[in-house]
Amino acid sequence: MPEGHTVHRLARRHTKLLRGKTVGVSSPQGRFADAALVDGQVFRGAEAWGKHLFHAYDNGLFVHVHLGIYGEFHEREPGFVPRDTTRMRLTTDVLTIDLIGPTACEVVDADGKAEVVARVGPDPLRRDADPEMAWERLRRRKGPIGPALLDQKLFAGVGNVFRAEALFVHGIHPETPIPEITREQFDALWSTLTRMLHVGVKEGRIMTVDETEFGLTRRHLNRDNGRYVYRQEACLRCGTPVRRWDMSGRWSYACETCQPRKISEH
DNA sequence: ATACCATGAACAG
DNA sequence: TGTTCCTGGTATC
Repeated sequence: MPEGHTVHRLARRHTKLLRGKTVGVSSPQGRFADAALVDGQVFRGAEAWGKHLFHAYDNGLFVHVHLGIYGEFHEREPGFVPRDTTRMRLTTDVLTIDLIGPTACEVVDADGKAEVVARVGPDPLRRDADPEMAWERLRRRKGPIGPALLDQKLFAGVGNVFRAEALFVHGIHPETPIPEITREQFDALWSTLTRMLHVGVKEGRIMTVDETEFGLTRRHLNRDNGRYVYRQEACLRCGTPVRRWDMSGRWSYACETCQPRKISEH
């Protein structure tokens, strides 16, 4: 399930498996006819920008993939019969990788890649990320902070889970108007998102809860109890029922005890 | 067999 | 703001 950490893991994995190898690229489903443009080329490496993945080939072309909500890569045994939904298949002598259900799977040249990269903003997982750009863009945005955290021009790679959990960690209500967000709160959010994304890359799953807060060990945290508010019935910290509501077409989650709408006047 | 749901985003108006 | 697309697992009839 893809937020930015998943895509960065894939970039790392695909580079490890395929770099320097001649790769067969095909589209069993038939909806990626441009596969022929890179079929049989040497794989140069993979790179992630937020939720966007690029496969670089020796002829200067790239395959740009965006997984959307449903997209997945599967490593298969050689000879595995592809599902009829397999958009792209990569094959070497010893390896088969299938791509299912992406929002985007297209061949681009260097200019096309640059266009995509220009559409996304700073990615906390990248060393070259510039949080000042995110801060400036946030200042110019109107509306509440919640939807801003899903804006890929501000926080590339952040999705709904990281949004809900990071806002919780800093006690910020998702409906807080952007002008009320202080520089200190922005810095804290950026820092926390960066940490959560890195943990996600390392662990291969989203882990947002500080287990020491509850005297738990990491293995006690699972899908059901391992989040503060995202898809929780009750707040993991205080037990208040979690409020879930639609914000600009996406579910938003908050504990309105731990994330009060207004900071109390000391 | 059908409905619903999900860690996303482009596009129309 | 609403609509559409992408897929597959689970729930429901």
